[in-house]
Amino acid sequence: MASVAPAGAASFRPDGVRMARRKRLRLATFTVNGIAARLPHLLEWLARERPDVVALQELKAVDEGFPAAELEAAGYGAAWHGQRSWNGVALLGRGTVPVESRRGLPGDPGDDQSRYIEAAVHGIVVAALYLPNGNPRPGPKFDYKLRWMQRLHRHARSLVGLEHPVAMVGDFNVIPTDEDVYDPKAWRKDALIQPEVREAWFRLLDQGWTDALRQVHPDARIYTFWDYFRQHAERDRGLRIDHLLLNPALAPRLVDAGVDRWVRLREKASDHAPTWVELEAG
DNA sequence: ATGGCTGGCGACGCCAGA
Repeated sequence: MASVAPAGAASFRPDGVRMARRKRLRLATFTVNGIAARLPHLLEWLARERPDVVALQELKAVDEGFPAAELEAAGYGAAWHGQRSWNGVALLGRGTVPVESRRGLPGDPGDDQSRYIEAAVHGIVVAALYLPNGNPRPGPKFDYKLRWMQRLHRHARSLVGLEHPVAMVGDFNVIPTDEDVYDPKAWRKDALIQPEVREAWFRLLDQGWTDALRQVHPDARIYTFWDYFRQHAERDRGLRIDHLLLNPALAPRLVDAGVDRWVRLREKASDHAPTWVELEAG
């Protein structure tokens, strides 16, 4: 498997053959909270779960700091958009190099934060996005979050109706409902739960996007983030804020979805866990 | 009501995260 891969695109061929024979395709999003600090976890998770497409958020690294060689040795091609200290997004393809179609969310030429990248991977147009946190509220950061959601709404409208399969995935920093947080009262003042943020979320869904985790698990308590305080990960006191949205051309292929919580329970873990969907082959 | 923890930066404490 991964250990056979030397440098160069041709090295991807063995994994590509395996891909072609697999009936299903796994698409995952993982908000890593520092790609340099999290590389051992990322490589362990890739080897164990073998996702075919991966969106990464919160790289916290400049472009030159992205571990492209290590990921290629693990069997993954990549497209990435880094930034010093904060933000940063990437897309990985197992046995293939993502074909980048866009970096940066349109609608504000003055926005220099690396929060959006889009590429074709394994026959799907995938957007990896890192929506602004928005705290503290009120203030300029919350205003920036709302404007960013407006821009996302406009751009998503150009993607949702395509006949081609499209997925928008990543850290949305939105708690959609009170079923998506261990204690709504504890978060009532937070930017992630505000009514206008939730309204923007559901306006986005109303374009025709499927919230894959909720589609598969309508009533379950599902979390993708647990903060570092008070042993919240061990006690499963979390939030559902990492999401996978599928357009109507892709949603009928959805067969399963879940969260790899074991990654969050590792020592020195990110505060987010990988979240995934399983799709029938196109 | 508050602060608890973590990574990056760059030089020990501060910013930002959610």
